[in-house]
Amino acid sequence: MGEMSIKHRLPERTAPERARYVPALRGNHASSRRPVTGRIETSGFNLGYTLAGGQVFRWGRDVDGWWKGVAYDTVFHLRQAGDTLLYRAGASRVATYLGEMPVAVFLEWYLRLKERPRIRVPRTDGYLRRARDRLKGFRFVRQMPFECIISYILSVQAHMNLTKRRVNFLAESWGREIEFMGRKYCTFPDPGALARLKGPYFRSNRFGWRSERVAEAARFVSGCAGSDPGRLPLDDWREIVDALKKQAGTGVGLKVGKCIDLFALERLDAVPVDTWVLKFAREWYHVKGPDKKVCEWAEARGGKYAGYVNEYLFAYYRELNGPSLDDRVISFCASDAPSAELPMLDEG
DNA sequence: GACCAGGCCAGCG
DNA sequence: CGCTGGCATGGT
Repeated sequence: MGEMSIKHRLPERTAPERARYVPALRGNHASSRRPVTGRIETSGFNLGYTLAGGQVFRWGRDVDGWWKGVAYDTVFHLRQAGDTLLYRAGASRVATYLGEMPVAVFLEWYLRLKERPRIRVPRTDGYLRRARDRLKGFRFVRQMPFECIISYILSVQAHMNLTKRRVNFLAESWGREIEFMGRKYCTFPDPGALARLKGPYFRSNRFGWRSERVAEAARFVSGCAGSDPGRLPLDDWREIVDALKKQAGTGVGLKVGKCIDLFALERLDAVPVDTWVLKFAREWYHVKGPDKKVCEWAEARGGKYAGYVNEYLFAYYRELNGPSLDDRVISFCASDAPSAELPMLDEG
């Protein structure tokens, strides 16, 4: 079994290109100290649904029951026991595009713990009612804009698992190492770091035809974002992404653009239309046509929380018709056990 | 060994 | 505009 998983890993980074880039230290210098631990009381929140929903690529469920991941250059271990969210963090403060926050405040913001997405469910729509009830407690995570941009460009026509591997490959190759509880993690690289890489680099690492697009997008964003992209305000990110959408060749079309809007730019009315959305739109609602038309239909119908409406239906349809998502992250979780056999949440 | 995957894009009508 | 194929790679 061990040899099997090795075979499926991406090749190691090529040494010469690595040597040219030395990541600048930013933010959390305190991360080498002991973990910052605590607990947060929540209500109506479900950590498992939130982190396994398929939005994020750098979180995984480990055999010890903890969700482990890196967000905003900080390592987190999270688990939910009833309505209590337990955390261990690599720093006491976390830098975001809104400024620095104490870790508990950050988690409340990142996971939208206080958000109550109230969607309108037509009395006649049994699918939506069941879908919403099925995913109670799910929240969209506030992803780091640049990480989100690159991740979703890489996600095009690729399974989640492969996308996770590619995203983590970039982090391990070009991010900054963080040690946390005896284990190495990596931050997601800055635009400047990826902007130095060209198409052939990604080609040689088997990114396929996403290669030129990632390179082009990173170069474009790096050119806009300036010297301190970590603190660029949200409005600037919105401008950058809107410009990116108009720039052909960056891999940001309708679907990827909507993913970034929804997952990183606070546009909860955005609906990414993928193959699954096309299917349930056709089968359940008799809406056909090109992606653009289905997107307009879904956004008009869902209103300001159209993104949540879509996510509920997406998850429900996939649960009925598609393969289940693997919620591990290979690089964080050593076990080769199928994720279905990993311990789930500590309820009660 | 087909066939498809959380699309995008250039090249056509 | 809207439609179609080609695109690299890995999984089933």
